[in-house]
Amino acid sequence: MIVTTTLADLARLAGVSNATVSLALNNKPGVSEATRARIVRLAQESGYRPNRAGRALRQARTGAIGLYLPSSAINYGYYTEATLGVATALQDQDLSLLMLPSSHDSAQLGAFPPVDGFILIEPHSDDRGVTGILRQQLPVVCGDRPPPDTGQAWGIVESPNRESTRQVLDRFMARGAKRPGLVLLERVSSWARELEEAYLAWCAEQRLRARVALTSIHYSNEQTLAELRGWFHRRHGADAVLVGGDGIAVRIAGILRTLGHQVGESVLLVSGVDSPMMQFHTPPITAVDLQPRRFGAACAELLMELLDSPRPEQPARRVVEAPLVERESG
Amino acid sequence: MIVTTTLADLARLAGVSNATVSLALNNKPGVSEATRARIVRLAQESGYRPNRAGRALRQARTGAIGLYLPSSAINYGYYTEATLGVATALQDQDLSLLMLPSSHDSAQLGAFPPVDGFILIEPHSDDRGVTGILRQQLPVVCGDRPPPDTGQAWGIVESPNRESTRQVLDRFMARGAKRPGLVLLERVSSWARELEEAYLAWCAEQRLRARVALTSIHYSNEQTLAELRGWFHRRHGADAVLVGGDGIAVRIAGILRTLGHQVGESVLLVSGVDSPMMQFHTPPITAVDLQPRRFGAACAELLMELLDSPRPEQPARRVVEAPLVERESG
DNA sequence: AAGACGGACCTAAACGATTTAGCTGCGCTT
DNA sequence: AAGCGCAGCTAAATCGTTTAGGTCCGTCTT
Repeated sequence: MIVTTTLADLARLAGVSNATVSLALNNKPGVSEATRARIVRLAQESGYRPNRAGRALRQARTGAIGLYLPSSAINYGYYTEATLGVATALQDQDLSLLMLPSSHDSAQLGAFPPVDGFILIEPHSDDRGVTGILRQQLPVVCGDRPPPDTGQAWGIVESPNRESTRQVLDRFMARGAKRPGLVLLERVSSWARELEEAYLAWCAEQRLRARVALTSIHYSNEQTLAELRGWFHRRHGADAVLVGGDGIAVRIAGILRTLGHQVGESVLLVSGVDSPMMQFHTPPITAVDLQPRRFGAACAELLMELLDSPRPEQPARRVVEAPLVERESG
Repeated sequence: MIVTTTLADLARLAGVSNATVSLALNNKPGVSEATRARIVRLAQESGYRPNRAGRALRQARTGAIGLYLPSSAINYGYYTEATLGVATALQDQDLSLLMLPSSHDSAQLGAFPPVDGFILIEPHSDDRGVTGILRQQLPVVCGDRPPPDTGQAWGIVESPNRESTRQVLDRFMARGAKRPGLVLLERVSSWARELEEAYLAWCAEQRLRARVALTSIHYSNEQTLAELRGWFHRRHGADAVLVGGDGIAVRIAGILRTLGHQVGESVLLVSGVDSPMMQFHTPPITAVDLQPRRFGAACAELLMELLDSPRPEQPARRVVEAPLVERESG
């Protein structure tokens, strides 16, 4: 049998009314400092924790935040990390994290469990769940910009994707590469689109020919290779590649190998997403560390701020740094 | 402004009392079939969804399940998948999933948010959060057996690790390997320990010399190589390797390559955990598909059954199949 | 000295669902 | 005709918290 102290218990112990206890513990005015201190001490001693259902019922809030991830887990461990970052940050305010299974099924959209706000990590433009959530009149924070044609978010947490991209490309050039290419897995996330835009802009500035390939996580190696036809020709092929996603980086490395290339020497390779894998690949792969835990925590913190205030005119913005982790591959 | 239908609204619409509506919607006796049907229809039309706080308050339940993951995300995408499996299954019963940030910090243990039960995926024997949760008097389902020395779980969902291991080893033998080895990343999960036990038993049966190496996700390639000293010697080295974790499989493949081996020919390689990575590695890596989504769903389903019944004498057990996905590497 | 004021505290009414005890009316038995 | 049982329903209590609207009492103002 689990015994829990209720607010009424505390009130009895302290010899005051429920109301006073509530005011005292929530740091609201109307209680003398002496009484407040006494109540707070009693609360700590008895291990009082407010009943979330009671509070939720009264406040017409659920005390929960919904987290929505893209259905295709392209970045592997990234989402686990981001999720734990969100969970940790929310815990500090006694909010709970509700995982929303991504559903392209519009029938389910209305069936989202009730929450006080949403966090969308990497919202994809082709995801109906994303538009469904943005349509609701609830606070939403997007980790990575929301697709342009959908509703507006209340807040946006971003990585400096354009800067990271330029940094990679400049590094390629510094290491002697003349013909850098970009390989993408999708064009439905703002992340991927920003990589591409920054890449194209950089190529234009440098008066270099741009080569962008779109492959897919579902392609076989043969299909991917067909997509990259001619890219790795010794004379005029690409001599450096920036790839989106850690899965695809390892794959491209394998393909390069079978073509007789030396990754890190005859062709430079950088992954747009870091992961433990990058570190231990042979050779280790240079990658952009998106810091998923901090990123997730930043989303949660921004949302918690927005929960207590009216919807801002313009989405609130935060940036989480994404340092380039330099390794041998490029 | 969000309008929600309450139970009282339905009662007014149907011209009956709150009690009748509640009884009708929860399929409890005491309501005529005609009335029940009428109420159910009204509920559907008005999109009624019970207020979780109200229900939780009255029933002394929270309506939430806590999910605890190991702090080291060894298996990468595995946990994201498992988490989504859990979330989907819970949603069907209108339960919500609460992510518990793993905390070795014992101070935080008492501060777990209140839930009706826990799911521990891959409980590690060195994780204090795990023991903290098992000590509580709440239903707990472990995905993968709990460590032997901690408290008992109410339910256990397993993969047939021993069988999978034997299947891999038999396959090695059928493909001509004579000196199979096992590489582990840790010995704190039952999964890893069962792989090792099954491997040792198999070697004893076959009168083969056992070689087990313990490496770490934090080791550099040099350290890992030191751990495997002599393993890949041409004449008496291992000619087949079963590795735990997808990260480590790719890494071993890289090491083998630098040693001049042909993965899938001079040395066979199988990963104990499948992932998209395995499919697209060059060469594609044979792997055990632990079916994380189904596994997570099974955990949730088992827990939901246990929630409504008293604690069983012996932990309830479920097994989720783990087919071997045969590819070129071994 | 009357009145205004404000600080500290309390009462009571919500919030929405579930549950229990009890009521009504009908049909049946004796 | 009285009694019983039962189906079908209702009223009211309950869960724990917050908050609007009080009361009381001491102090300050004019």
